[in-house]
Amino acid sequence: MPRKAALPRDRAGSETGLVPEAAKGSDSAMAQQRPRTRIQRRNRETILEAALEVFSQHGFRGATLDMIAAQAGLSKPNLLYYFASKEAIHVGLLSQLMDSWLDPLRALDPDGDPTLELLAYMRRKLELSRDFPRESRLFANEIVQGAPRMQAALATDLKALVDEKSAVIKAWAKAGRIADVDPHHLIFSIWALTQHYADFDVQIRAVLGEARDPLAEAESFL
Amino acid sequence: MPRKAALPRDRAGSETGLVPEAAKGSDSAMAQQRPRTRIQRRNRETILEAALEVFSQHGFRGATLDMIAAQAGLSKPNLLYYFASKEAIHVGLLSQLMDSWLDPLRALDPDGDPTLELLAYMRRKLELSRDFPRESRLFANEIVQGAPRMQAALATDLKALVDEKSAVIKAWAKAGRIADVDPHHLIFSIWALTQHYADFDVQIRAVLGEARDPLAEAESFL
DNA sequence: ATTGTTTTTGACCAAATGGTCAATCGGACG
DNA sequence: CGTCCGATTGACCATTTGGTCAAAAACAAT
Repeated sequence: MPRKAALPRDRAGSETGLVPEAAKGSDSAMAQQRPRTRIQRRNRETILEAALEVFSQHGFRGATLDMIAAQAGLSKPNLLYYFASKEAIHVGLLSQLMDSWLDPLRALDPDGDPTLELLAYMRRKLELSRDFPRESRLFANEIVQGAPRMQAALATDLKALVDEKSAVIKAWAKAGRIADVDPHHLIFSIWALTQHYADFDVQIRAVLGEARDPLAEAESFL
Repeated sequence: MPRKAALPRDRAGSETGLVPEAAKGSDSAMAQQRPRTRIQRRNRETILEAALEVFSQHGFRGATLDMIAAQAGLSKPNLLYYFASKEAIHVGLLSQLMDSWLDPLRALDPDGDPTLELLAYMRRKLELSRDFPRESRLFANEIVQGAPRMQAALATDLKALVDEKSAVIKAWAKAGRIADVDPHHLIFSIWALTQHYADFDVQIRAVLGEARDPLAEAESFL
């Protein structure tokens, strides 16, 4: 299967702060802190890519190590040589992706033109849904089930970023440069709208029928 | 736990057409076609209610028969006396709920005032999210994972209804009574917006913080 | 080649899980 | 009271699944 370009990941070494209480370098029996070898980097990458495919399709519980191993072209014990457990793979994925997932919002420029900035944000978000539906579904799966492995990150990193940008939007509104809507709910609306096209893809396609291309149509509205 | 009133379910006997090839009355070893006894109705009800709780929280694969049995206060073999399999319970739930889930859209009145009708539809849909978040998450779980047990119903029942109501909206637009937007995408937007508050509840609460009530705020916008 | 380290894997294991079944229970009715 | 049939369950079973381990390959460095 042809695969779209991957998200820019793992900006410099350490994973994002998704996992609360350290134990960072403690993946499996792997060398504690020594810098990862070429092979290690390649295989961890392969595993995470395979895991993304499988987890996003079946959810955490629905995915099995055997599926991931098959998808990765590695043996099951070999997976567990690189990651301490199934959960470690999942958390690894989530951590790695979190950052890129927030980039579009991060890029919202307080000094830009309000309307254009918001439109650009929507466009970027919709692009993510188009180019990285698996990532979107991975998060959707996790959150619909109560985010058992992400709650901490949501209440800290995500909340902080959203609060920050909400302040920006509120300032725009106060200055009369955009309509006076609740900034948080505005952001939620954008999330809902854009992610819906990735997360509920089957439903949308079922309703629209084979011939139409949902994402393309959605983009034409921006 | 206090539980909100249940959705009006199972309007007259036979399940909705969710399962394609018949075998309708063939649940477990239960009497083939004989009308259900009082006990049977009560226990099937209990089981479906318990299953809703468990499936909506853990997804199909994440839920176990033991969990459902515990939640229902019945023994595992007893569950399987009323339903042929775990999957049968799940399909039963989906079938039973499908109808009520589409009611808000069904109620869109071609002869009403366009703007008011659409607003009322949004309000009804948001009410469902508020009062029946478990049902919403049950569907979300199923659809995010590709709707393996629902595809047929989506492409027939759901598509038919949406197409019908889309025609109504298109007619309104053509008559210049509302803005000329794509009816299908308008409906998708309403779904996305309203369901987001139920399906991504944890995320929204995490961002908003403890003090705020997401659904109440959302409703205030309508 | 020799030695030491990193990778890889076949063979297992224990727990979880969907499902079966023979046996028992319970209540309605003659 | 006894019978019959629907309802209930303890004991089991086969499979799946996350995870372990000791041994074998690969690979590097000398």
